[in-house]
Amino acid sequence: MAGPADGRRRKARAAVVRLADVAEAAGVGTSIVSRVLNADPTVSIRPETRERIVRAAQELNYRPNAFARGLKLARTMTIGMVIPNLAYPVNAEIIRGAERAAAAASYVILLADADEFLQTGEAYQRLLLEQRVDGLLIASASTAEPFIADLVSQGLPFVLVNRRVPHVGPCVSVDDGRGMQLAVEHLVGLGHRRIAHIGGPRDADTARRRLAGFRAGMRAARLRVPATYVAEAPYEEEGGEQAMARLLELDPRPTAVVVWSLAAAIGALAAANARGIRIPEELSMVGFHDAPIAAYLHPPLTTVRMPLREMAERSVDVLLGFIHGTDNGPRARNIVVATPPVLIERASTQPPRRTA
Amino acid sequence: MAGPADGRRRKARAAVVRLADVAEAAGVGTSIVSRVLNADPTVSIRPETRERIVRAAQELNYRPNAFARGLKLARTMTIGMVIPNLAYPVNAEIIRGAERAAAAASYVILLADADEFLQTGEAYQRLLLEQRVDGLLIASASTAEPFIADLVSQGLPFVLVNRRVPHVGPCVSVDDGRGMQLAVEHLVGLGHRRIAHIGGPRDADTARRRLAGFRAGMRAARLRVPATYVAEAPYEEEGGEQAMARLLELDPRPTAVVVWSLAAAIGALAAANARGIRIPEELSMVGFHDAPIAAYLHPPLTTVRMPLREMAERSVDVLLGFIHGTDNGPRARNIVVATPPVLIERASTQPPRRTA
DNA sequence: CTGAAAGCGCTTACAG
DNA sequence: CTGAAAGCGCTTACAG
Repeated sequence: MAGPADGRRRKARAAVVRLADVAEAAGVGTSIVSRVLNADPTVSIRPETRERIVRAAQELNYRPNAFARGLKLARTMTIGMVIPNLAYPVNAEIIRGAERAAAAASYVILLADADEFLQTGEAYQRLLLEQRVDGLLIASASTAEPFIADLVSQGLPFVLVNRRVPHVGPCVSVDDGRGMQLAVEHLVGLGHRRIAHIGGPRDADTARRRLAGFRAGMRAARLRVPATYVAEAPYEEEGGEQAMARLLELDPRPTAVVVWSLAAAIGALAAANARGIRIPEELSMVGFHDAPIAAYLHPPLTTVRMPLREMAERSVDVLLGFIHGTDNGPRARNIVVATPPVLIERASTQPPRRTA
Repeated sequence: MAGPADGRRRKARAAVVRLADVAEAAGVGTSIVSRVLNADPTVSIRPETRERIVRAAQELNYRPNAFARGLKLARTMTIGMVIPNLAYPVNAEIIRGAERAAAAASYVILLADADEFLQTGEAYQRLLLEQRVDGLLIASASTAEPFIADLVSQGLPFVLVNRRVPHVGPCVSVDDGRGMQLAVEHLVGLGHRRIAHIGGPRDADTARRRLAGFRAGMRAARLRVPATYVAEAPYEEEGGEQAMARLLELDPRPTAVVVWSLAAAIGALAAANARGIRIPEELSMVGFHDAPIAAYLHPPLTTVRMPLREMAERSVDVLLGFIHGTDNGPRARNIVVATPPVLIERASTQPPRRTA
């Protein structure tokens, strides 16, 4: 079928160089070409022959066909990444980091929307059943235990990114707790004592760890946290807005608030602005995670920058370890990126007013 | 090599069902299984045999191996998408739309960062030379003519998304001009006469079309546009901030401004806020493109919502037309999505003050 | 109505 | 030191 008929049907596709073309150009068989180009250590070859092969490959700009190679090696050289909401800059940064690390190992990243992946199962079929990926990076906060059990039973390597639930599978995360403590320390250093927290949904382990970090920071400063000072923001911007609205009703009102995510902080900012509460004069705010937009909010937002890119790179390394079989140890690994979080001070924090 | 040694090296990978397994289960040869499952119209088969085959495939949860299929058919069932800056919600929406449309045609999307793609050429090698994609969606604003010439000479199908430069290749875009006119009409309707424009870099065709739309809208309202009222914002947020700063120095100052992108509008907002200029009381602002964040800015931003998702879906359709050879007509197509843009009115616009 | 065979482009024992 | 051959999992003329 792949005859002239095909050539006529589409635009003439420029002839693609195959291994055989290189072999012919170098005047050798395809076997040694393959072994030389793949740096097979067991090959012993006359230097001049090797030279001829390498040159021919270079001149023809040869690259092995990924699908042929994948079929033969049962290795696709692609990693699937399950991640929600590309629109959040945080996720964009994770993707970027994963892409870099994958590229360095000559892997390619196939993106799958978390919701679609877990709900419709469409992507599941296309990525897993059609065997398009060698492994999965799962950066979805929502727990999908049955799906993961499925992966385990299939023996498909995977790593949970930005999660920490070791009994479920290997995890790579950042030190959320430390990041939150940093935020609290910053506010305490400015003189705040009535500090509130807008946290995420309880079923997200990141949210739980951040809340724990908040409490730890407050405890270290010997500050009380009234129950009403912890508000839950289930849906990012909108949740942040609603949680903030509740905090602003309180008496005494907190003089500072640390928000569990950037999106929620944007919502919280909107709630304060809408009510004419001046930030930072009347209320200081610290957001979690950094992105360019933080500098352009009103006011520019003080945030905690976490080593997200490094986390993503690390995840790829761990996954590749499983894929290549170099890491066959207990699956229950749990890596926390050691790079410390950094507080980026902008205009949303200042000492509390004397009157407070 | 793919013997027991391999099985031992990795976690035991649950046996994957192959075509041969289905054939065996149905008690037939692999040929008819393939033809039945692919709905080959030339097949004539006893209903009960077909039934057996279909059932077996279903029970075994069979899905053809994408790489084997791709190798045989010289069709990867994947589309490469070259797009810059995932972090911008606009791009995220385009990706989402493309993913949906691709999935509907059982294609998968492989993302490539535009900068990396055009500069290092790394992704170029991996996607094109390794033949991982059947075609390319190029949503990068930066002109990369030599690269595109390369695609043409290779006969690799591609579509420019959100661009309109017909001589270069097939394009799918939205009616930017109309969108801008909508913004102007809205402001004119509120009573504004001194309306300024913050535009994008001149080498981006989207920016040029939006500027033209702005001018057309002003002309239609018989309003003059002083040269100083058109400011260029080359770098999104930062550019928007700087351009706004320049506009605010002007005398007489514009009473309204329409900004060419959402990111630039965020920067422009920051510039106004930083100078204590109250929006919309002292200055009305309309942004271009909509995203959830627009509702949480200070103030919530009036924007023009463009049919981006539809544009993305359309791009996929056009590309698939080329790939499948159904569309072999002149390559110089130029599609503009007809769905009209919509003005989303929020709190950043109001009638100009009497004094102005 | 159905099956055996060739071949997509690779890699890798194996034989010389 | 190098090549011929088998086989990865599919699809598709072709033969029966």
